[in-house]
Amino acid sequence: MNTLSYATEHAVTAADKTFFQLRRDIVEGVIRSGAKLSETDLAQKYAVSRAVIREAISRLETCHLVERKANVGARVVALSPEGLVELYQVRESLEGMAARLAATHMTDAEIADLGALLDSHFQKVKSGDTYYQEAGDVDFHYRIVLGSKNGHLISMLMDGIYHLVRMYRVQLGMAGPRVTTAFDEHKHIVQAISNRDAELAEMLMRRHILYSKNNIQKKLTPTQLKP
Amino acid sequence: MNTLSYATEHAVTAADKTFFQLRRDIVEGVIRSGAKLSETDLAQKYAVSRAVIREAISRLETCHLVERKANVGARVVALSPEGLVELYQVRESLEGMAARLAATHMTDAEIADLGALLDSHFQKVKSGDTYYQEAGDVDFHYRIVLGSKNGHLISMLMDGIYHLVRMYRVQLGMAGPRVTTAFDEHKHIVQAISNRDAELAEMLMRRHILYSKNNIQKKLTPTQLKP
DNA sequence: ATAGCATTTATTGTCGACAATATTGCGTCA
DNA sequence: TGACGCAATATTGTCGACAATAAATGCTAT
Repeated sequence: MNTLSYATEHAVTAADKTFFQLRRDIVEGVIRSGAKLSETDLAQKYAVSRAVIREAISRLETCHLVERKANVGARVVALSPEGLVELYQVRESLEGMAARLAATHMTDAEIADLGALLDSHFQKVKSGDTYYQEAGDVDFHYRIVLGSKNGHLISMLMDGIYHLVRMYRVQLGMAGPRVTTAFDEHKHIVQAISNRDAELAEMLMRRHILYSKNNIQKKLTPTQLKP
Repeated sequence: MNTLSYATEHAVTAADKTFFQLRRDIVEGVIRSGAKLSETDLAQKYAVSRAVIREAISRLETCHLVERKANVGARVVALSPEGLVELYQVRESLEGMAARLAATHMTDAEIADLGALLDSHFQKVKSGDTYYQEAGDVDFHYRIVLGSKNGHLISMLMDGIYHLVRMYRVQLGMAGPRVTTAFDEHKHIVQAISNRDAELAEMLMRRHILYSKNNIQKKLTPTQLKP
């Protein structure tokens, strides 16, 4: 499995498939940041009609991965240091709330599972498996967001924010020395949730994301962003 | 700017107009909560082709005002006590962050304007103008959200959450005795922003929204929700 | 009479063509 | 030579028709 498939991409219609394909290509940088999305071009390349391309682009707009202007067209969103900051501000806010809610809404079984996940993650980290560092982190956040049991929160993060976050990570070259400290932070968050301490869970999650932002931001020099 | 422009409904295309019209009709309850949105019916009623109806419905879906299932169709979102709670949880989270950011990002001029707005609001409240109670509240929150200078935050609230909030308010019969206390809360928030106290601004805003939720929730008995 | 299946009907998904708008390129004029 | 305006071109917006899928109806068999 080479893609981090957290969301099950169950494509039933052609527009679904095209949307998932386009989203992948944008996040992975196959379609460059800032590039124009010509409907006719894409229709040819993906061998579908313009209608399904328009549908797909429309959904990409919902994720904030592209921006569309009437009678002009759609462009892949531009990455910028300011954009990253704004993104992480929202993430801090929403995931903080998710942790707070998870502390009261997650079942004991779910919390136990989360603890087990963390243990397995710890094993992988010790063995130096860099892939699982990323995957483990994603899984962790995913579970807490789902644990909030709040549909709005879940869809905003899963369908929107996270893809943009991943786009920044991929296109700036991810992987960092923050793994072990991040793991400790995860552990403390789970502990707070396990203690049903909503207040603390939120605070720890917000700090965790703040640190994460600072870490990414450090490698973000304007020259690294290709226009 | 985006196709989903903030507040000002600048419709340039037919799909824009139809989208705004449909959104109004849904929020105001002209189209009942839970109702099915037949593409062919709407195309006839609004005198446009199915393509623009589909486009409009697609945008309504991003606002979370309708839910669509593949090969089945779209329905207006159902209102429920749980939905209201979830909605206000994300509102608390996002607007709290907005207040925090506004405290550092708003200009002195903007803060002064906000203070002036509050004064005028106070005059209207004293004279018992109930319409301005609602409008004033909306204005206040808009300004702070805009003051955050965070595009994601702004679009999430302005294009999404607020319309749903309004839908709940309208369809449950708005207006409450909370006006004067809410006004005091507004005043304290502005004071915190004026002092550039981001931490306090966030906390006060979160409490303000929490109180607001409790107030609405009190009149929300299951029988008031028409299925 | 009812459960299950086939057929019919209605609704959504997809397509290609045309209309409206923006962009580009050229020519003219100061 | 440069700037403005008009024509040519390309791209998006809109439309009606057809295809594919789901819902409704009726038929048959037990």
